[in-house]
Amino acid sequence: MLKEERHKIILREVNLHNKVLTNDLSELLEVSEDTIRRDLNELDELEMILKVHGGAMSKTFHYPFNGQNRVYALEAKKTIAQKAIALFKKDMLILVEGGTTIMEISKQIPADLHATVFTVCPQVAISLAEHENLEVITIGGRLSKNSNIHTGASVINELAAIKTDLCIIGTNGISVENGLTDSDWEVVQVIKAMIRSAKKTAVVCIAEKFDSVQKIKIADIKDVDYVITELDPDSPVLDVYRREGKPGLL
Amino acid sequence: MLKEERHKIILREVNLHNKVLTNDLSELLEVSEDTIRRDLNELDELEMILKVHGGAMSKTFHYPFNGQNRVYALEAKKTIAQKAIALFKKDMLILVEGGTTIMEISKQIPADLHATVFTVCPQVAISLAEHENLEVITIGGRLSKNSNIHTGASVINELAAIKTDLCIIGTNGISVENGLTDSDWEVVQVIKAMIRSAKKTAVVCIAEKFDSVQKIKIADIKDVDYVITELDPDSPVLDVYRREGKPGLL
DNA sequence: TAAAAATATGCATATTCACGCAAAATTTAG
DNA sequence: CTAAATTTTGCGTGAATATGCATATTTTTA
Repeated sequence: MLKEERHKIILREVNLHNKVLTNDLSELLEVSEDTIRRDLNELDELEMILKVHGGAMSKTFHYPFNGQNRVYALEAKKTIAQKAIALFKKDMLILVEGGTTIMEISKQIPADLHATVFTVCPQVAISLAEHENLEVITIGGRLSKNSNIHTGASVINELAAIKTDLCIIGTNGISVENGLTDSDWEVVQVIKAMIRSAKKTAVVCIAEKFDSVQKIKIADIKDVDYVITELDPDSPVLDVYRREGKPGLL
Repeated sequence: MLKEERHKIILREVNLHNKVLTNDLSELLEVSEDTIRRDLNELDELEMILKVHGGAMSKTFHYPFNGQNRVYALEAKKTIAQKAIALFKKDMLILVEGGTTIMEISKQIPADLHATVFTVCPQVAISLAEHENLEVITIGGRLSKNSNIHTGASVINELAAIKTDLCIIGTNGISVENGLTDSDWEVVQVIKAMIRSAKKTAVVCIAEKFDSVQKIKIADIKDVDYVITELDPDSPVLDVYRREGKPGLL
């Protein structure tokens, strides 16, 4: 059998079953596993498959969302992500919401961090799934089309049943007087439940949002443990929050 | 024998068998392997064939899918999607799994269809969320990195609590003798629970998968109500399934 | 953290290939 | 028709490629 014939068959198997084992291919094609491995390496270099330990996977199903959508204030969000990730410790139970800042966090989590991450957002779940060492658990429910997070009573119920070490949330409005606010009632219910189910809560938020107020209240500033922005923690802009005393400013 | 004659015969052989070995051609045409190699080199430079180590292959046959992010057998899957969507009625409760065929279905659902769709796959959830008139509900759980669907006991529990009108599943292996099969135990458990929680079940599957068998059994052919392929329902290929009596062939 | 599985690497072996050259076949010119 | 010119072919040699095995290393799993 020609090498290219094997390649063709391997490609067919990969695309048919989304994943193939070196062992199975070796039996199917009646060549040694070494040969299969060499084949997989070649196809991987041609970017036709995704080689993984033990075999190979189809590229198509693994990276469905490559569309590079521009993210507003991406640099600021990257800075915030780094600070948030500094809070992550090995084997922690972490609960995260949705939104572009949380997406940035989930991308930047170090590959070697071993932890369990719960999320209410399908996009975040997919992004987290790229990390081999993370156990990813989706809190399912009705998918809100505006916010792209799962909402509804089932989410509240599920959240009530777990206790995580750290919860990372975003917010639409933040101010010293009115605390964290949002405009979507369903989303607010979910975030409140998230805060209840975590020992510590961090809110991530670009400084631009300071002093904006939305219609529905999520929590007071003193109810959260960390406020994470792209600013230097000593920045005078944060003085008013510092006076609130409670939250760690990062 | 003239060189041009050989070339014609070689081209015929290549197109007939999709591949030729230098050795075989040498015997067939009663010339030395060197001569055959020279012939193959010439035909390769004319881009009539693709020369490879040991012989040559047909150009068209070689790599059917060059675009890296293209879905394998996309046209077939589009056809399948159309047939599956024909089963959808207004205000139905529909339960769908994951995979590229299901993704294709979720893209092609008509914008004006008003229905509720449950899914165990975050990618599918996001795709479904594009449709204004669909209520999208994610069945959350531990996200399996291989299959990109939620698995584990919580998924089984949640599925046990719902009763949908129609369930659409994919399968890795399908054959008359062994029914539907897959290689991932967790995935199989989820699919079995999906079938239990639906009044009717449809399995979508490109014909190429026929007669492939994986290690773990999902269900018998008679346990599903519809088998949807890209083939004409009257195709003789489907005769063996027709004899099973039960499933509607679409 | 230790055992097991998968992988990478070097090496031996067997084909397959390219190149030069001379013989054979074919074409061309007279 | 014949001889020279040209092309094609076959063979020997060494290089390149493909494959399997042994062993060391890495990764996974329990």
